[in-house]
Amino acid sequence: MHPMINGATLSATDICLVCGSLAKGLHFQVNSCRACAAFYRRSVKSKLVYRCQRGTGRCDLSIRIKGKPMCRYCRMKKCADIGMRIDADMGHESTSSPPESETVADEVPEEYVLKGGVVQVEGKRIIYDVKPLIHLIKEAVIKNNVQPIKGLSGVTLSPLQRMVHEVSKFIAQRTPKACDVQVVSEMRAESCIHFQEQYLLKLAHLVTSCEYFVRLEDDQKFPLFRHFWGSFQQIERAYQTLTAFGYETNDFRMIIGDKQAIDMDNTKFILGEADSDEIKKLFTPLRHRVFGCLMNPLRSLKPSIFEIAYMAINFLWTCFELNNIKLSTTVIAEEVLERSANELHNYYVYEMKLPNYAARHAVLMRLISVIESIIRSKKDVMILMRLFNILEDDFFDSELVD
Amino acid sequence: MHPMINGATLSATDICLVCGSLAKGLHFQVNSCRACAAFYRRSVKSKLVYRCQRGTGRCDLSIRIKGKPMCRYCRMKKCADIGMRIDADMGHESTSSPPESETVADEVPEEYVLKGGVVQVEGKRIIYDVKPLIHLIKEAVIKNNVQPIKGLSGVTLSPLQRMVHEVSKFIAQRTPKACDVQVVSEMRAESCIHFQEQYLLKLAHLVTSCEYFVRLEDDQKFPLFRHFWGSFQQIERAYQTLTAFGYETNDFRMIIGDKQAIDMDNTKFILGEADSDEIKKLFTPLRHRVFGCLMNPLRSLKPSIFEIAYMAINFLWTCFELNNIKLSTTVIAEEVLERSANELHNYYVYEMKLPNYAARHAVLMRLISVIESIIRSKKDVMILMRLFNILEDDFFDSELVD
DNA sequence: GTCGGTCAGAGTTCAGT
DNA sequence: ACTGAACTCTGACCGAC
Ligand SMILES: [Zn+2]
Ligand SMILES: [Zn+2]
Ligand SMILES: [Zn+2]
Ligand SMILES: [Zn+2]
Repeated sequence: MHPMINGATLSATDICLVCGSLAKGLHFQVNSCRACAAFYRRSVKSKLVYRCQRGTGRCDLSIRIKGKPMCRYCRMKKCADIGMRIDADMGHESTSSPPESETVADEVPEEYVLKGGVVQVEGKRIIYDVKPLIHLIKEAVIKNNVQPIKGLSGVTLSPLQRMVHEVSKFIAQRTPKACDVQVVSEMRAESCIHFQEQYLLKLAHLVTSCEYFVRLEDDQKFPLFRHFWGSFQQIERAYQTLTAFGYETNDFRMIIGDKQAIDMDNTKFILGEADSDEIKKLFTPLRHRVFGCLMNPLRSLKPSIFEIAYMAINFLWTCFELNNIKLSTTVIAEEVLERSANELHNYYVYEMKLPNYAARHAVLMRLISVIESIIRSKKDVMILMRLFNILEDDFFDSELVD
Repeated sequence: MHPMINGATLSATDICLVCGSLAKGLHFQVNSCRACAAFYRRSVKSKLVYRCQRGTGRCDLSIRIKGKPMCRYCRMKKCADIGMRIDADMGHESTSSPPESETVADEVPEEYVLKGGVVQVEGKRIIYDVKPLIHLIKEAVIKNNVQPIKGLSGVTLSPLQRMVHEVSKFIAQRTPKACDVQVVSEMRAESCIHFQEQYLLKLAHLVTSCEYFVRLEDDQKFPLFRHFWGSFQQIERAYQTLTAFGYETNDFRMIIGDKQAIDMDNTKFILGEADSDEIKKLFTPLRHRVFGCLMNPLRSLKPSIFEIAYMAINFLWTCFELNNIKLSTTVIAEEVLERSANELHNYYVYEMKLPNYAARHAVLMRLISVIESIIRSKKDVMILMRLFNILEDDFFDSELVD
């Protein structure tokens, strides 16, 4: 089981399988640097147990910040994973699983069936009738999909706890395995739209699993959802992309479905006569904002699922600037936001052991603001496109966008 | 030259090259005691800048009066001089010359004199040449108006401390006494524009009183200021209005100058032929957002000057989405924002005794986002006005807006 | 060549002022 | 809010085998 990198020149014996730095021979039967070996030895000897500060259990150990040591939990886990054994006769296999909340996979409909939803590429325009989808969403959004948590019947989750649970499920369900993801060279409009349909319907399922959302008056639900989905998708896609391709990469790849990724530099969009390059050009400034103001900050923030869920709560409930929102709704929204912020406080202080979380919280709130601004711009670009008759994408030019 | 302490000969490796006390090996590649090493580490990590109390920069660090700490400037300078380097690649520090304790008490000019700035109302349009103003601002913005704080020489204020100081001054200077304020029934374009000219120039003075802003490259200053002024004015006016009219009221009054207020429902704008009502109508949705999403939340928040200053810091330094901003600027911006958030933490925890401040902080950040969105809309409405030829206000249609 | 022991020198914490 | 003593943690080095 000797991994080979590039076969010849860079011998596998040269890099530390834990941290990626220069290794010097075998340590505890594994290629590793002396530092990692020493770390492993100390940890085992003193029976030290670590906890991942980020709570994800998948820190990237190859990123080293000057003064800071690498995440101990993840380093130890890596040591164990690659087969370091301090004592050959120790029979114990597969010692520790990360102290994460295991993602329970309750039943969520696997694929929604859409009656309409035929995509036609006609001339420069994509003709797609969104009405059936909108109808479906409007119906889906007023359902009640609240499910009790196993082993916790009788207990009502707080809005944020519930969101953490649902977002974990949502993300786990569609987390691509890094090796599975293929960077495609062509992307057809049909695939995009089909992906999007399913995405929106599953998002509707997500929000209707949240008690506070379900309790709203029915006519308030669709406007909230309309405001919610774009922002949520932006952060969720970004999170998945960084998870799949690692936090250290710095390119323009973006995961689209659960198995496909596009590379903004190389993927060609197949959209009938509409010029793929022309479209790309219109989106260039936006793309740079996405990478400069969203992906890069995310890369250094490395948000946990908890924080993603907190952002989701904010996207869903920051409805004060929307039209046709009733006072009763804003009162509930204020309550949800305040409770969630208080829980975030507890999360930071007690779980992340980060009593001075103001800076991190500020970055989070700033990201929320950036994402909402990106969504606005996305809409603007779409309008521009229609104006120039390059492309008509009814998705962004329908009741689905506020 | 062997230093003698208590008559015993000490090897050169035993004394701290900074303070002369007993050293304990190398620290940051220099013989020093742990205390000096810790001091150096803290200072570098927090990027603290000191000032010599005596102004000589030649304090004798070996003379210790118990209880009194040694001169921080000279201690830091010694650390640097003897070659302490926390990180090999940490190069330029430049602050090696003692900042002469100048007591530049150049007062804030009471009123700026503008050569141009003639307002003509010509038909429906307001003809106003902004160029002289822009020129003046561009000059003002690259000046250095940093003033030492009385009685606190030797310490450099943090960006937020400085901002608190400057914002307090700014607000106090133009706080209207509640009884003095008159709700005017007419508002002439000339008065508005004159008020605005003075306001912008004083704001330029404010930002150039902040060390971190002054340290920027000159070509970065105007773009930052351009992004800053609108948002700052929005929050400052709102704050003044609430202070003057009280937090209980719930009307549409808004303080304009330092003695005048307009009542959106009753004040008539005198703008030549341009229909006052027509203009008001265009602004109606915006006005409702200002009152619903800004004034009302502010009313319940009752922000302190410290929090207003924190918002100001955010407006000034959240420049990541701007064009033509250099990487070096964003690096500084990130540092300022992070430091300020950390200080806000301390303020909440130690001064306001509010350890669980997440909710309040979230409201603050959300207000920041609302204000930036209001400013964008303001610009949009102005563009709309020009489109319909109702009013041409070069203020919002010039280099002054990004 | 791999192991454990050792320790200088980093970072971190916290009581004292 | 700073200071500095006491603490933990890291990784380079060295001798043992
Ligand atoms: Zn390693
Ligand atoms: Zn980790
Ligand atoms: Zn010393
Ligand atoms: Zn001195």
